[in-house]
Amino acid sequence: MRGYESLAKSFLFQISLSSVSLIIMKEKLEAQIKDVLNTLGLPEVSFVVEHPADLSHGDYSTNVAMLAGKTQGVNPLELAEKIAGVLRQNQSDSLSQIIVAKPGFINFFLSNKFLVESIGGILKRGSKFGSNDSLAGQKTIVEYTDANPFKEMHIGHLMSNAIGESFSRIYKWNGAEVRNACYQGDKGIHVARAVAHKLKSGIEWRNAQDVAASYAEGSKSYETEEVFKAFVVEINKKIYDESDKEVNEAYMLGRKLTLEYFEAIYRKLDTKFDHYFFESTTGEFGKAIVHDNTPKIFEESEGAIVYHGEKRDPALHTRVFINKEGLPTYEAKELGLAKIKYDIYPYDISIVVTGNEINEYFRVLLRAMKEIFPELAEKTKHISHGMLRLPTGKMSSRTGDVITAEWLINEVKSKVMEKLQASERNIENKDELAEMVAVGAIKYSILKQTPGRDIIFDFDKSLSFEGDSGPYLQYSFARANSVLERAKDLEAKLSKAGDMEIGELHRMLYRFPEIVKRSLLEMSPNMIVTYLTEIASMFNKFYAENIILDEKNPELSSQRIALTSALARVLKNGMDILAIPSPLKM
RNA sequence: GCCCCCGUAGUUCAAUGGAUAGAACAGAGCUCUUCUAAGGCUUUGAUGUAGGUUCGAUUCCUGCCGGGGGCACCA
Repeated sequence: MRGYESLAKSFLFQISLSSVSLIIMKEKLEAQIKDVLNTLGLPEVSFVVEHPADLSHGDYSTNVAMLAGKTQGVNPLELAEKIAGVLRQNQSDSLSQIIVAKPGFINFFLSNKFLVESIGGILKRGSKFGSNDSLAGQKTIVEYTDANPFKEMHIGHLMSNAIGESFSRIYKWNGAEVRNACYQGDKGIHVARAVAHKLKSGIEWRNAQDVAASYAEGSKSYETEEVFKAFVVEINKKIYDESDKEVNEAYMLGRKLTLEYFEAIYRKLDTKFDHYFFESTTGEFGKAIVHDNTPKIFEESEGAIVYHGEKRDPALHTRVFINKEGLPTYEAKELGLAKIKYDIYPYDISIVVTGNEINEYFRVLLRAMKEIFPELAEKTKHISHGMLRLPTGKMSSRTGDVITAEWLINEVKSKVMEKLQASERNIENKDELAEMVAVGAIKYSILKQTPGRDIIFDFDKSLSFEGDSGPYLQYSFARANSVLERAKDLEAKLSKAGDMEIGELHRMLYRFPEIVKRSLLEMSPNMIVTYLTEIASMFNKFYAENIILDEKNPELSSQRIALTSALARVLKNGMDILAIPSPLKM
């Protein structure tokens, strides 16, 4: 089964874990440096403790002397020596040396004792390694994906989903209580187009694709045929007032088919929503809120009710909240949604993931919310993802030039299948594996870059199975696991850990908890992606250069097995945060 | 015109104001009689432009050039 888990136990058996500290080393050092500043009577400066890019500069490094030296008018190099001197007096056995370098850096080298124990610590913490409780008790709600019934789920939704899902998990790993929410436009003119097309053409809806096709056809006719357009308006009214049996039935059927279809895709993406919010309810609610605050906050203008953002902040502009038909716009709905969410789940943090084309709207919206529900506005964070552009240009739903989520997953899956069929490896369920690899490849390509930026989506390049890619992580994990699987037979031969061989992997694996924290602070899942890719690469190099299972050298083997086991653990936990599937074999 | 976001190797992306700007793909050349070659090794190659702040700038500020988005009833 899970080789790396059973081995974790046997390894733990052998080394004493007297003091495997769960406190992150970085924070320890920061606290110590602050103390030294006090001791030396130096003012507080906003120094950093970071990992030097080059391991030869140490495991940690601080710029404190250069900053403090400047405010004091002292030579930074001399000050660094002075600070380092005090630090050395209380040097714990976690550190082997503290060295002062060039302009005034103080570099810290971790001791072998610390590094060896960190491996044990990883195995001991297991599936919890990397998590922390810094957000304990914080109720968090994350809204993402937001696919609309009656329409296709396209690759834009896939982006929102990948990013939102990872944020949801990042919050969880940092101790927050998290609920996932999905917001859906279940009523409106787009729905009426689909229903009108069905009624006009008499077409049968057997599945979500049929419904989406009606939407596409209905949209075309809506723009070209006046008669049809009038029909859509009529249907739209009937959908709202539920006065027509035939319309009701078609509406309910279309809604059911698409929502069920979405759920099937969410399962593939490993997403579970706790709450579903629908435009039909948020709209009414938002409208009432806007009316309650007119003319105090909102103003009537040309028959509509608007918010004059530019009067508050020159970077903002005027937006319509209720149009002249008396219908709430996106802004009013979102306002209502914020309150509805809070009433259901009194959150401390509310994350809303959307495409970046609505960034400007959201800023205005948040400014308005600040006047009505200041405490909610304070808690709301908008995270936007970029757009997925094709090398040839933009996607357009009008021309039918959309790439659907399902099509993309299947397309990638079939490519993976080709590779699997060609390989001689013995895999039981190739179809299941192919899907895991496909989903991993897609998610990786979205999460590897800073959220908010566009992705130029080149099919061959964006979804390569080589180099920096989802399959690379998965392959490394499967490979490690394969070694550990074989290592089971060696278990009995393991002896006490002697002098450890320490490599770059040892110097990287203990950092994972820091990465989890930073990915939250900087709102960047891509930091986890980069880190995992780095350690996977180190492992593959280690694997190529060393024989892990060497019967002639059981002592060394035991160390390497422990290291491999810890690597597998960190890869697994990291992929879990990203919601990238981690097959044991591939 | 005004407001936001963004310009890093040929390409796609990294880099909490720090040390020699990292990867991957593409190109050239190696590597399975050892545990998974979806791997590993070697090699070419980049901060749009002009200033400023700083001990130190891809990062902060200003101008310019280039790309994207937004600027009243679609989300």
